[in-house]
Amino acid sequence: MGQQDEDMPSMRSSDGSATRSVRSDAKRNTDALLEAAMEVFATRGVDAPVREIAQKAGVGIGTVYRHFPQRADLIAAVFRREVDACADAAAALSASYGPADALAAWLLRYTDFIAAKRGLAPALHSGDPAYVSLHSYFKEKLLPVLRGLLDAAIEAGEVRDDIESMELLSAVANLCISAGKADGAVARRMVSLVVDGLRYGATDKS
Amino acid sequence: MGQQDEDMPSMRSSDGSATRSVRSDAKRNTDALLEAAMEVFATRGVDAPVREIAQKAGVGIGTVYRHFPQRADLIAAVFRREVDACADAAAALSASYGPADALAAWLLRYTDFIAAKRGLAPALHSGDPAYVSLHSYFKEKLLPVLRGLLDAAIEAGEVRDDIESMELLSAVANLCISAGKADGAVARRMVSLVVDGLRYGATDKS
DNA sequence: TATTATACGGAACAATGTTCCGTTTTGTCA
DNA sequence: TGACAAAACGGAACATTGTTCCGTATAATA
Repeated sequence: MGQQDEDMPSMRSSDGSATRSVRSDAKRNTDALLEAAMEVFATRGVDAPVREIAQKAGVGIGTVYRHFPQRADLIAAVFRREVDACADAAAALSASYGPADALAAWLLRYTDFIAAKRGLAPALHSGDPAYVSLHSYFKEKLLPVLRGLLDAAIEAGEVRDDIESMELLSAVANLCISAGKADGAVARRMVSLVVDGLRYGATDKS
Repeated sequence: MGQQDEDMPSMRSSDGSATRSVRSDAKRNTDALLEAAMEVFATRGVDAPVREIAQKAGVGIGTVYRHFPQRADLIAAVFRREVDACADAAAALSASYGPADALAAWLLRYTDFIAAKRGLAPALHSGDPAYVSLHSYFKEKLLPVLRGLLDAAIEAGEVRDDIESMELLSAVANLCISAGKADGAVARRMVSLVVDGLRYGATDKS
């Protein structure tokens, strides 16, 4: 679903048949849609009606569904970059802090990301089949990152070793659901509580 | 919203005007609805369509809305007893365990309740205005209970003192969202993590 | 039994996701 | 450049679901 072969006119696909380039209006519209969706999601949350996004982008509903077969695909496209950025943040944190602190810092970074998107967290774990693709993307990108941080902290004996990274990733996302008020301060506080819980286990047995 | 004056024919309201008793068919239908809703919620979650519940109860949609003006009122009615039972459980736990352990045990009891109801937790904190009454009921019943347990544990110096009980109540409910699989074992594990986080704070400063 | 407040049922309305298809636009090639 | 076909467009139309409305049926009372 990611980056298709943009622009270059007249390409040839691997089997030799002629392939037309992406039409200019198509590119223009997808861009407008992503822009509009980003704004709308930021203000009204990810549950905003598709029609509203289409209107803001100056585009028909049919066009939305041509580019994003399901609501969730649009959401995924909008957040893909931010997910990537969140994943990338781990490296810098690992370099600057000790294992457990890096883990804690990254979880808060992740928290801020999720908390800022009204409705994202509920959607992620709604179990709704429409959101599986979005969930997959999060998992695929962020799980390895968290696993790396967690393993390092465990290895260093700074946190307990009986928690699955997938469970932790889900749990933190879930904790962010109540965000929105107080700029996510509540979410941060709760996530910190969980992190301390991880540490508690370590002090208990190391 | 609670227990209306059931059965007794021909009562008189406080201002002296004659009042007819609750009609037998009305009572029969509300009972059938509650029964049907309980089953449907258990199998398909609280997001099940109202029509399905109405049909299962052998009743028209209009009748559902006559007795429960909003979806959430029906949900609230179905879960009221269980909420009450959960609240009542605190006393016994306080008598049997030390403050922190009682707190931990009650939170797990609460976890089991929420986790067993597919979709309840998301609904509780969706912010959806339709669910405010349900949320109010939970808050009204369970918040004082949790506050009592938490304060006792804080007083005993067994847990940290910088967490609001309301936040904790919400957080635990949110953590249960991912339940359903593995009979809520994941939810219990995550809640335990939070409880340990509470303890960590105490060991940190006491 | 007659009367009337109460309750019933379901058609109808509104909001929203999604599909379908006739029309328009764009890129290519003679 | 001009014609043609593939691709994209727009929005009407359909499906689902919460909620309202109101004409009809029923139970309680006199």
